[in-house]
Amino acid sequence: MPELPEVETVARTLAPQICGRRIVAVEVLNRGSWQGTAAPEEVAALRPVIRGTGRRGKLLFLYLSQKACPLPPEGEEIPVPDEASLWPLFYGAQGVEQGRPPLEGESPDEVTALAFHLRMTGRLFVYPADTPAEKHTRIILDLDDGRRVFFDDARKFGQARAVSPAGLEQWDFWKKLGPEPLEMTDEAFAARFSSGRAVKALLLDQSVVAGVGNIYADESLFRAGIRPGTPGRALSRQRLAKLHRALVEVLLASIGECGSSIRDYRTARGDVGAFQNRFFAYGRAGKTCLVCGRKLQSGRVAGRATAWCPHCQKD
DNA sequence: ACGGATTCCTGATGGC
DNA sequence: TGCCATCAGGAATCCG
Repeated sequence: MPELPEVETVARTLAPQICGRRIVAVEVLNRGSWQGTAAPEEVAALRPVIRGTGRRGKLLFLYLSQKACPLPPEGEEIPVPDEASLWPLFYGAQGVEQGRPPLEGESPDEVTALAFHLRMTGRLFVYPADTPAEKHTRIILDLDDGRRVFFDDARKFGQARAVSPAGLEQWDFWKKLGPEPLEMTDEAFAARFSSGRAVKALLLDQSVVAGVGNIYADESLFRAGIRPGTPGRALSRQRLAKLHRALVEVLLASIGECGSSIRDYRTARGDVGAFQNRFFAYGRAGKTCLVCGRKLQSGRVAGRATAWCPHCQKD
């Protein structure tokens, strides 16, 4: 299921394929997959240029413009810098261009981006001209060179919407979205965990911190030595700082391996990620702890399947 | 107001 | 082999 590292990878692998191209048609094959107030026909009528791609939390953005912009060099990969302070990145035709492009436009109603939430099974691929829709294709963006961007989503939970400054103000999810884990200080992170809710429930809450899902919640808690059910406010500043550092470490390591492919997730080039081979906790309930050799415990925390080591992780 | 439970959806999986 | 029940999961919504 695409979380922060997977969405970042999709943004990075999508950009060289579509930057500089105009969207000339938007086909919505499943009504529920398109949200928001701006209609798909409205976007198509603008014939917008895709300036670049990026991410905020688990939201994937295609940044749009009315002005032409250059095409990327043929067949070149976008290098990814190591500095955590640069995230989230903006991937444009020339590679990594800036920290984060503005979503503001000339007017409040100007459509300045398409936002995709992939949820569990959403995928974005670029196909040659005339490729017909597949069984799970929900939205197709036709580009000016004939190629087609497919939004495939088996479970129909994913969604796309056209974003304008005025539209953003009416989008609850966007307004409540918490800060990026890669942009916060340890202190700012710790300050958001003063609730009595389970620390895992807080990690999964997008208004507390943006981009974490079940995989990176379990993995960061394991690496920080914290049991998932522990109330946030029972944890010391030091342990929360350790959790923040573990989270950043695991997110960056996963981005470095193009994310985790459990079942459906693929990059925008159709490749699987490799970080699923580095899991210590997620999906390993009942198996042997890779650190101490004891059996990993399983349970449900915050309504999610959860695995942890009763020896390596403490309340 | 807060937080836990339920709901949406469909493919994969396991038991009989 | 085939069928049915169960599970997975993010976030909106329902409910106590």
